[in-house]
Amino acid sequence: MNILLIEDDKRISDFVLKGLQENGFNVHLSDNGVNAREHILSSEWDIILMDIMLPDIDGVELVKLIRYKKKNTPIIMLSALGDPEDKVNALDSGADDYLVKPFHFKELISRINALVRRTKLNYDKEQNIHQCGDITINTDEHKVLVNNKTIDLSPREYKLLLFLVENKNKVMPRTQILNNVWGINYDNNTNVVDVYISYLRNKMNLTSATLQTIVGTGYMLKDS
Amino acid sequence: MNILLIEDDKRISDFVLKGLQENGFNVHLSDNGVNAREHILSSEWDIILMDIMLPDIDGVELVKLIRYKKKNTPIIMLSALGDPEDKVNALDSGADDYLVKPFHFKELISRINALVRRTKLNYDKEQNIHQCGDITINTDEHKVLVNNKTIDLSPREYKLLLFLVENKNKVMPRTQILNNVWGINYDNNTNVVDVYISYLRNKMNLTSATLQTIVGTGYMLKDS
DNA sequence: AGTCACATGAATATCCTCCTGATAGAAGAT
DNA sequence: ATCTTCTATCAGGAGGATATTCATGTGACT
Repeated sequence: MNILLIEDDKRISDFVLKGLQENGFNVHLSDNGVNAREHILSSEWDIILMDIMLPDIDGVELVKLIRYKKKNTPIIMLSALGDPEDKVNALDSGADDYLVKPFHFKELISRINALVRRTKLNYDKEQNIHQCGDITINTDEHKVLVNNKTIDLSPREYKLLLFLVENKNKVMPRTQILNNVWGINYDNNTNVVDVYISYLRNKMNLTSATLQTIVGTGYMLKDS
Repeated sequence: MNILLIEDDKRISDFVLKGLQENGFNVHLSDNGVNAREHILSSEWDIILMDIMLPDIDGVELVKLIRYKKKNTPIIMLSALGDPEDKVNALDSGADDYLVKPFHFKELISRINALVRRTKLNYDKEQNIHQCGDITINTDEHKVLVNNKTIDLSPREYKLLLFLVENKNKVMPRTQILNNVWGINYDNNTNVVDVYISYLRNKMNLTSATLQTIVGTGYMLKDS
C-alpha cells in the first residue's frame, strides 16, 4: 500500500515514516506543499497523510485543490491544532479524517486501515486490478503502473505483461506464450518472445530476478 | 439522509437527536443493542452513530456482527473512553470513525458529512447530469457544456459522447461503441467511430490525454 | 425542387508497432 | 577449458493502425 506523507517537521516525519514502514507500508515523504502537489497530481496513492501547517501552502487549501481536480484520494489531516473550528474546517474542505498531534501511533494505523477499507469498498468491486510485486495493471483503464509510475506499453507488450501477471510465479514456456499472446500454435522458429521480454525489462526496469529467464523453457514473473 | 442513533443515555441522545434534526437529518433512535440490531439488519441507513457502551450488547461486538453480515453501512462510534486501545479496538473491528465524548457538535456533523461523502462517491450518480472533467452533460436539456460553454453536437456525436462519459475511465473497444451507439453487432469494417471521435475532439477541443486512443482496442475518456 | 445538416465510406498521409535477422554475450555440456 | 546451445539486444524495413479530409448519399424541412 502506497502512502504519501506530507510533513515538514523532520522529527515527526522521521517518527511516522519509520513506524509506517515497520508496519509494511510503502511511504513517500514530501516536506513542502509544492512538491507534494506534484506527487499528488502525477501519481496514484492509496492514502495521503498531511500536516495542516506547511511552510509554503496551507494544508486545507491543498485539500481543496485536490478535490477540485476530481482526485478522490483518501486524506487524513495531522495537526497540532485541536480546536473544533480547525477540525470542521479541514473536514468540510474535503479531508476524510483529522488527527490531533501528538497521537498514538496505533490509532493512526487503525484510522488508515479504516479509511482504506472504506475506500476500497467502493472501488475494488468495479475495477479490474492485477498485481504482482510493484506492478499494477488496471485492465479497465488499460493502465500499467510500476511503483506508481505509469508505463507506456504497445498493445503486444501489454498483452504479454498481462499474461505473465495472470500466471505469475509459474514458468511459462515459450510455446504457451506464443499460443496465448500471439495466437501461434505451431513452432515457427521465431524469437519474438525473447524480443518482447527484453522490451518489457527495459521499459519497466525489471530485474532478471523479477522477470526470470528459465533457460531452455521460457520465462516466469515472480511476485517478490 | 437517514441516521440511526444508538445511545442509551437519554441526556446525550436528546442532545444529539435534536441537533441532528435541526441540521436537516432524519434520525431514528435506538436505546439498546437488541433493538438496534433489528433496525440495522432490516433497514438501510446512510450512517450509524453508536455509543460503545450499551446496556445489553457491547458496541464493538455489534459492529463485528454488522460487518459479518456483509453490511457496509458507515459507522461512527461515540464513546466516553478516550483510551487509544479502545479506539484501535473499535476501528479494527470495522467502525469507520471514533469520536470521544464530550465532543463538539459541529465536529460530529463534519465527520458525518465526510464519511457519507466518502461512501457515496461512487453511488450517487445524478440521473440527468453527467460529468467528466470539464465536460458536463445535462440529459434533460440535451445540453453539453465544456468549461461552461455550450457545444453544439449532432445527434450521433451526442450519443457517442454520452456513452463515453457514462463509461469514463474505462477503455471502450470499437466493437462495443458500435454496438451501443450505432446498434451494429457485426464487424462491418467501418471507421465511423474514428471519424466521430475526431469530430468530438475538434468541436470540444479535447486533448488526446482526455479522449485517449487505446491503440489496437478503442478509446477512453479520462476524468480529471 | 432545392437546401441543409448529418451520416458514412473511401482516400490519404503519418505515425507507430511488429517482426526479422544478425550479432554479441551468457549459460550449459563435455 | 572449449565448444555448443541458448538468450539478449539492436537496427531497420514492412505492415498496420489511426487521424483527417473529401465526396457521396440520405432524409428533413422549406
